[in-house]
Amino acid sequence: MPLRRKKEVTEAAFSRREREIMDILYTLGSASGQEVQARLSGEPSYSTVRTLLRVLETKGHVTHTAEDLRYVYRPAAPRDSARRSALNRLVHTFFEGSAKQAVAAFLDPGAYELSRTDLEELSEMIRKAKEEAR
Amino acid sequence: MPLRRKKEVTEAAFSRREREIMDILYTLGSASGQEVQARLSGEPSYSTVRTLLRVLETKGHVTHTAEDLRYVYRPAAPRDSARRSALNRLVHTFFEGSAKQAVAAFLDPGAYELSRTDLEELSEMIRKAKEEAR
DNA sequence: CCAAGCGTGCTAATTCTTTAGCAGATTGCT
DNA sequence: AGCAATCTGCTAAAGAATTAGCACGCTTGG
Repeated sequence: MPLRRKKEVTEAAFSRREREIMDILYTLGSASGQEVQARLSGEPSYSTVRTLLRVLETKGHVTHTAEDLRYVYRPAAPRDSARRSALNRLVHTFFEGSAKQAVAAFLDPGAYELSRTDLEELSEMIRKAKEEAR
Repeated sequence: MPLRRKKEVTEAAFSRREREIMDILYTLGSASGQEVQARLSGEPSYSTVRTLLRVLETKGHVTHTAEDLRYVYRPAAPRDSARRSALNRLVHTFFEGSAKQAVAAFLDPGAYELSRTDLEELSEMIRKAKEEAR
């Protein structure tokens, strides 16, 4: 019988609002209900926002700690790993799985504001990467 | 009166399934209903898939052409621009808006398989970018 | 000390998503 | 010609997401 996977342990299939909230939390690192509310599109009531946060917490995607008399929420998965999987998805969807092409998109003049200094630093990183790859 | 924007022209707020389909279309470039069905998670019926595609088309996110007696679907927005906004979102959410940091994540040894040749090419691109930035 | 302000959980209604059945049209065989 | 396969649009029901009301508790300033 073939491996059947119904639900991954890290089930990363957020609904619209859920994704919106997770993005906010990853952007800010942590946030109170109010902060989340302020950044959500539309103008959901505070009650709505807290329901969403509670649901996300129940599903294990978010944790909270009590600070200054209120809850402060954080993503349960560390930034690094969320980042990693976001990059993977992007590379797969838009760059035929090629990290090189993805990097090239960043370097494309006019696309992003990479200063001279930034470029120097990146050169340096590449030099190091070459050594690693030796 | 302040500018009110309810719906962007390119309203990018896909539902779960919608996003899944858009990703498939961007990955493949174009696809028939069957191809989409084959790649969707779960095992939605063909009927289901076609409903989704039709809805996406109605909303203007997808177009179709008739080829070989069946419809072939494509994203309405060109790859480039979808790519661009995906990159922007990523950079904003996970890299504090810094393209440099994003590129650095790709160069991080062990993260992606960048061959020696890839790295050479990237060096070259950076060199060119530096000239542009002169 | 007590009312206002703010935060919490619970609950339920509405709305959007997702699902698939069904009927008609077209093609390609036999 | 007639049948099977495969496409399409239409339709509707089941399920999930989103929304917000409400009640209760803790702090705090008058």
